[in-house]
Amino acid sequence: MSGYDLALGRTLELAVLLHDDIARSLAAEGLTRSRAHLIRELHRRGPVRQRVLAHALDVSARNITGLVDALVTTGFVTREPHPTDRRVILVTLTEKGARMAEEMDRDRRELARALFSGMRKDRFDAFTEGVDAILARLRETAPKRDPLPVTAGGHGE
Amino acid sequence: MSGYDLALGRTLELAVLLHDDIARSLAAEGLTRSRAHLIRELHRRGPVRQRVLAHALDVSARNITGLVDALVTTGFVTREPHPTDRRVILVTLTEKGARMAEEMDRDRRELARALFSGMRKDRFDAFTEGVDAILARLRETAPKRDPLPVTAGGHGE
DNA sequence: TCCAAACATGATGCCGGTTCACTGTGTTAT
DNA sequence: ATAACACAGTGAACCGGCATCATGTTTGGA
Repeated sequence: MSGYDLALGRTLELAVLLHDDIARSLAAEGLTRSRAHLIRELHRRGPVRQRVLAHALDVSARNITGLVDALVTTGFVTREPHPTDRRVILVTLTEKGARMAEEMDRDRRELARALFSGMRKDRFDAFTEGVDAILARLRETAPKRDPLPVTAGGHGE
Repeated sequence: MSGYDLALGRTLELAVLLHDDIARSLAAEGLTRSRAHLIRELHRRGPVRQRVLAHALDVSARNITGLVDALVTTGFVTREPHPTDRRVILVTLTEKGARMAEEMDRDRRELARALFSGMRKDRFDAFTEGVDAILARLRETAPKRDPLPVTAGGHGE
């Protein structure tokens, strides 16, 4: 019984620590979780319209405007006109934005090494299995998000 | 190499999911992470002065005033005068606050069961070992907090 | 011509956090 | 005793982030 509680306690602690650690290192670059998420999404999908981002981040369109505003003023992103549809603005990663996206990837890989390297293989495997199992259970409770009926978007994806 | 990355990805996902899940269920009760933390601290320590809370939550004294304000208006907490030192106010859990603290404990235990029950013991053990190992590594990077030179506090602890 | 999509803007609200100045209260040393 | 210092907490003013709704503008298309 109490073993579970203890394990959950540690797991939550881990969750909070990781979460805060990420938030901290993002803040050091002038980013936040939302903004970083936006950058990552952009990096994977290429230039897209804001509506797509709104859906991907699961927030209101208004909020995307705000996030993009912030990223524009900090130079991570630009708003480019859509080649044919003049209503549409394609949010596009700048050089700096792309570099940042890659740096975030690198940081992640570094962190991965820092956390896991030197761990015995059997323990590592068991750990990842455990994580997966818990993720699965957690997702059963978590809310679902219906897919965007992809209109005629920016290219990418 | 890439195995680490994948594992970290899952772990981060777990961290975020857990974090957000907690935030959500707290919000449902009119709480936030900070306020819940304050309640937990109060539940463990008994009535204490705000300064102690400021230290425990690692925020400014002023901020504690704000958190306590909020918890007072929502009825989780009261401010009681210190019996002898009239400068001091002892923040005290109300009945409702105490119930909430215990409910949070219960919820935790429930969550623990939901996540871990049914997991094979060897995997469970390996998982917790993995969590501990990662926590240890993570803490090496994390900032430290010097202990409060316990003055003449509220009772408890 | 007129509707609807895509986005912008303004007004609000909440959260969490800060600094600075100030009051009221103990403590201590002269 | 009293003057000087230390401590607890508050009020005011602020910053920044995330999120909302309502409303406005431009533009593509039926």
